[in-house]
Amino acid sequence: MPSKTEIRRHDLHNRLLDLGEAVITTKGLRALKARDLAAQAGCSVGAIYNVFPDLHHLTLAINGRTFKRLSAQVSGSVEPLSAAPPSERLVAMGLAYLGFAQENTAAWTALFEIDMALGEEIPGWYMAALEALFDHIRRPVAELRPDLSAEDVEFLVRGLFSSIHGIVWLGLQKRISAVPHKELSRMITLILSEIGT
Amino acid sequence: MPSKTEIRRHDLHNRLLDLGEAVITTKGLRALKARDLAAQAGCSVGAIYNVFPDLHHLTLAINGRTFKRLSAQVSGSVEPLSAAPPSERLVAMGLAYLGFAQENTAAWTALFEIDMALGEEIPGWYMAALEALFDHIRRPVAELRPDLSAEDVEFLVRGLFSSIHGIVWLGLQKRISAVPHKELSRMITLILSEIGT
DNA sequence: TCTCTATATTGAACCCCGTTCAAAAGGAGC
DNA sequence: GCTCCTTTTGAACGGGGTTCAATATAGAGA
Repeated sequence: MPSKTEIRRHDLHNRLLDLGEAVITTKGLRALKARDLAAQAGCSVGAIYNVFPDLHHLTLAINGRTFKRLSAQVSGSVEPLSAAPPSERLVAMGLAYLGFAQENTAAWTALFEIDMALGEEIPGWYMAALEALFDHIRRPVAELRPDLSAEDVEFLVRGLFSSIHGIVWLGLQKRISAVPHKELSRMITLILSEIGT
Repeated sequence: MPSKTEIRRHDLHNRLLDLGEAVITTKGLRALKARDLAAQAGCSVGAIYNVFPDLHHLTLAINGRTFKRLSAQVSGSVEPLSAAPPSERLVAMGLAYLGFAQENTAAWTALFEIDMALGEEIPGWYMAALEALFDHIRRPVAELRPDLSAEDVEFLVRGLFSSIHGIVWLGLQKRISAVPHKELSRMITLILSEIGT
């Protein structure tokens, strides 16, 4: 049976997650400020530190939510195509990743901008979330390239994910000047079409 | 004829560039502090702002130097191979990029970590430096894929650069756990070998 | 060489931010 | 209601980029 204190802490935990997620989703990681958060949540600055060890862990938790949404969207795009040829499924995965990143640029950017060096402990679910994405690449690649060793399939899978990620990342960065969706999807399609043809 | 003031400013400009470059090269972008820099350069904090509008512009100038070194290293690796088959030159370019990034991780990371959104003005040479790298990809790709339209060659070129970049970036990030050189070069080789075969 | 004034340099101070911790408030058992 | 222990609070700390009134200096003219 939860005590009053436990309920209050639990409520605040969720409130901070929701408010923080809204900030990161709309304004990006660097817009998340302890004082703003406290003001919005109607609590003191110190209260944040009763519920999370620091802002880093709050952003980690928010990134967890973002990863869930990303996984769901990619799975939702790829799974209906289970009967389609592998090359088509591969391209679908890449375009789904691009789509999520474009529709959720700030939150998606936060997934990779967060400074893991500071936190030291890389949460296991971070890697697990990436692995789940790899699965959507591994299956079509294994079908397309039966000639490759299991090890090389793995390298190709990770290389392809990194390729898709790199195209999207550089394409969405303001610093390199944003690239239109049509061009990015063409790049992804071209690269992924080279596999096993 | 330069006045005493001009000479002093010019000297300080170079000294700050050298000291800043040393910091970014060894400790990374986030280790660059105005007060430390002033102490090392033997000047006041304010003096930095007589020579650069802000630290952002100092890091831009340092990134300029890094880009020069990167270009030189990639060109130096690819140009001796001008007689080699295009696929070999393509792989050589990718591995040269990986090599530079691994030997100069902190400085190379700073090229892409710098916040362009804040500075607004993306220097023209930033894009030009990337274009120079694209050239080393464009030539072999054009030879390997004469079937593609000029436009698609361009998309494939940019896509391939982004792919190489993505593999190196994710591979060198501590956040995703660093990947050994051998594995990264295998990924790059596998991806680039898919082109035009 | 010695003013004198315009220009350049300085660094304490300002503001922002994450985080802390002594003090105040709140909860639970009697 | 009283006591004791736990939780919450928010002013204060430390660190960082940037500013600007005060100080120092350069260079021209006497």
